[in-house]
Amino acid sequence: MSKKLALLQIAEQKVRIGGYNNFSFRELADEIGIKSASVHYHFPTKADLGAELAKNYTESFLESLGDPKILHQNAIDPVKAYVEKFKTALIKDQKMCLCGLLGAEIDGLPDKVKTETKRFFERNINWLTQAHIVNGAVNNKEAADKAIHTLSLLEGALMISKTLDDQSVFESALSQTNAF
Amino acid sequence: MSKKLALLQIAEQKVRIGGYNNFSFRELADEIGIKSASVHYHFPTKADLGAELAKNYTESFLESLGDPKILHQNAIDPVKAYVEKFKTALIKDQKMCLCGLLGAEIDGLPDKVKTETKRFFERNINWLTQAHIVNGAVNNKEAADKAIHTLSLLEGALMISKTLDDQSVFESALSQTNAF
DNA sequence: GTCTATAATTTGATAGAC
DNA sequence: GTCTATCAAATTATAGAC
Repeated sequence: MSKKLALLQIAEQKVRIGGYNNFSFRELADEIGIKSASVHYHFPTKADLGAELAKNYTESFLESLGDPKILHQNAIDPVKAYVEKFKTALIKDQKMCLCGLLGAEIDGLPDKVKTETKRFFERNINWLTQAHIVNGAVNNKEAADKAIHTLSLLEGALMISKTLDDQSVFESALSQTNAF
Repeated sequence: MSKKLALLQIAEQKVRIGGYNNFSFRELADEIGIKSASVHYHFPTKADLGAELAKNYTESFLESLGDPKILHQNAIDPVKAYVEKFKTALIKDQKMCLCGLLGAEIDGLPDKVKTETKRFFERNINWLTQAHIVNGAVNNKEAADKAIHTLSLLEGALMISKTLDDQSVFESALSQTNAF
């Protein structure tokens, strides 16, 4: 694995714990055995690193899900598959959604990072809209509303479940929706 | 207003923008015209200030709502009243819920702040459970589940709506729930 | 790609005077 | 309650050698 990728992976863990300010170039450098000045070779500024982090997270997140239409053709409920990704964050990773955390502190972020964080939500709402369409939403407006509902509920439930350190909170939140 | 209170109010604004790391004692001191050393007289450490911030926020939030039973007796839907508080954060304050942001970065917070942040969610879930009971939930378990659902949806919708800088996102998220 | 060296700034915190 | 003075540490970033 390239050192650049290693730096991004360590940064992701730290940001998913405490936000954009929860990592420094020196910490990242120490963990892979280089000097902080060398990190600047890979990422000119911290904002560049943050933006690339959010962009990679978004792409890897959506790529691992695949196309909602294809999932549906393979008899997989795409919305349920999406919910499972958040359960993984809660139970296996025991971490927030990277962009859920960055979104919460959006007005405190450098512009580059802000832009990529917004893009995460635009692209995820789009994905979930397609998912609700193949799941039989009565029209595109309802599908889009259901997409926003689904994503809001998942981000909120993940945050509260993690905060209270209680996985059943996540289940309770989802038990009361009829959107999926 | 006491200087201590003024410090807390300025800190609240900053934390609601960028999280716990988004304020320093010097910044707070500058804004009310004292020196950073004097801030330590009111709050020995930054964690003390953060904990008091979260505690005050919780108490003032719930106090401004009142008792769900009393609201119901006065023909006010307590859940709808609760939703309005989040709309105020989104539209008037244009800020995140303080504890929504602190909850997202819970594992990066000092213990004192963590404890008070958890308490916000415990007390708000309790309040909303009472609200769903007076609104006719079939039993206490359903009321508690609806409470968690309501709070998750509101925190998530607030975060995404703010991130995308689009109030209609908040409305869309809420349009797809049958819990209130 | 990585290093040394260094700069400029910020940060949380303390000691002790007033 | 607030100040001056001070500290040790951390942070982002750059210049220039290897």
